[in-house]
Amino acid sequence: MTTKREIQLERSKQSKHTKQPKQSKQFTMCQYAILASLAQEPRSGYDIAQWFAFVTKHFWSVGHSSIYPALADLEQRGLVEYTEVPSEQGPTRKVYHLTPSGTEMLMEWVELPAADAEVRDEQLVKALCYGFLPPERAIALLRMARARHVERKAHYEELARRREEEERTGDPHKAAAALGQRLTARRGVGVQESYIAWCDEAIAAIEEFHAQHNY
Amino acid sequence: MTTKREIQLERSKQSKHTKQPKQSKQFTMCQYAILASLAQEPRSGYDIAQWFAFVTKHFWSVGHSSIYPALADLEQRGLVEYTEVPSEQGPTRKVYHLTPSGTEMLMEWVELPAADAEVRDEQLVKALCYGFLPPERAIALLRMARARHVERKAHYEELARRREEEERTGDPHKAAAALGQRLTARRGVGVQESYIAWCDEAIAAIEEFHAQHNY
DNA sequence: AGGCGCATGTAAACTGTTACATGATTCG
DNA sequence: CGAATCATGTAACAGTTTACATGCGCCT
Repeated sequence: MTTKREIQLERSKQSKHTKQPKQSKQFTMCQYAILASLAQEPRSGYDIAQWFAFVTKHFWSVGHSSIYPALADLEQRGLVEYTEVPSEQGPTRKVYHLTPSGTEMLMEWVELPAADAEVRDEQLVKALCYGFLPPERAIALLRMARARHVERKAHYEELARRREEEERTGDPHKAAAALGQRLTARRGVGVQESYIAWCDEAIAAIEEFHAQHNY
Repeated sequence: MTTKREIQLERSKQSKHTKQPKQSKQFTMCQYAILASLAQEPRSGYDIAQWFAFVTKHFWSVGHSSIYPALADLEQRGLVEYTEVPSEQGPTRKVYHLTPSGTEMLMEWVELPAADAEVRDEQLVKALCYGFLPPERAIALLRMARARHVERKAHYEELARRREEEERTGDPHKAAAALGQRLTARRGVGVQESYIAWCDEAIAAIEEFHAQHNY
């Protein structure tokens, strides 16, 4: 009876009408990430998985079981193609590369403003409760976290150094790809540095808090 | 025929045998986050959703449709209880608070070392391709991103300031809760600061790159 | 002989989002 | 009168992870 309800009913009818022309689904973020990976250089599904795990883990990572179906879909839509290359170990590799329309689609997407980053950081959920923990326990946990981030910082610094070298090769495509990768590696360094600084700040804050509350 | 296969078959048999005693599922991260939220102060499902959206968005966030079933499950297991409080607007609020066993379970979990943070940052996937974009386009995109992070930095600074004040109240529980929240707000500030610094670095790197490649 | 890294894929299970569903009160 | 906020919940859907499945070659 209410107008609100009528609007909702109207909407549902419309959506049913417009359902049919919508056959081909949109691309997933995962697929754009794969295109971006292939824009750097041709790679197999296995290579992409390794690259996600070792190079882009601080901002993007999916397992191989998401990559293989995504590649198959991109291939069907003509955005990537592959050449079979025999491997010394294991089955023949399918080395994928971007097609012109794949490059076009990727660059169109790259020019769009990015959505907000999504973060799930268990450490900070726990940090919410560090005020309730005996200070030495909380500090011990923060020191462990700090050590992990120091290690990772070194990893991204190493990556950034390598890409910077690659930028000075003659090939303009390789240089442009290396620039992009260097930027993300530098972000990795920054993320780890700011986390290390936070651990130090948190340790100091907890010490100060307990010094003041039971002097 | 292979021994490997036999091991796998063995394993699958074992898992079938041990399946039955496993009746009650483990808690999800989401549920621990809700417990951590309630450790700060009693809240309704709606409150928790608001709090996730405005206070913990930089490290944890789920929609209300995940929160209500999670709360119902926690209640059934005796980790939280609620009291119905009439609201001026809308249905009666169910204000949840931790039970002693809920507090215990939370603190046990908090003392465990945290898993790695999971991040999905579209911006950095796009940054991988910024070497292929005309420099002024890439720089324009980075400037937009920078502006967003400047805004957010101010938001977390404001939150940190408020919690710091709360730490100086007489109530020791409130003060301890405020400490935890201040730590996470400070992390928010650090995250935004390092992102702003990265945007500046990236803009400079792109300018330099193009100056050198077509001088 | 067995474990590990390479290499590809599929299926079930889990987790979370979007949309659906309802309804009171306040404000313009 | 409609939009927005408060307030609770469910159902369908999407995306990912874990486990399943297979098999070669190298190393110990």
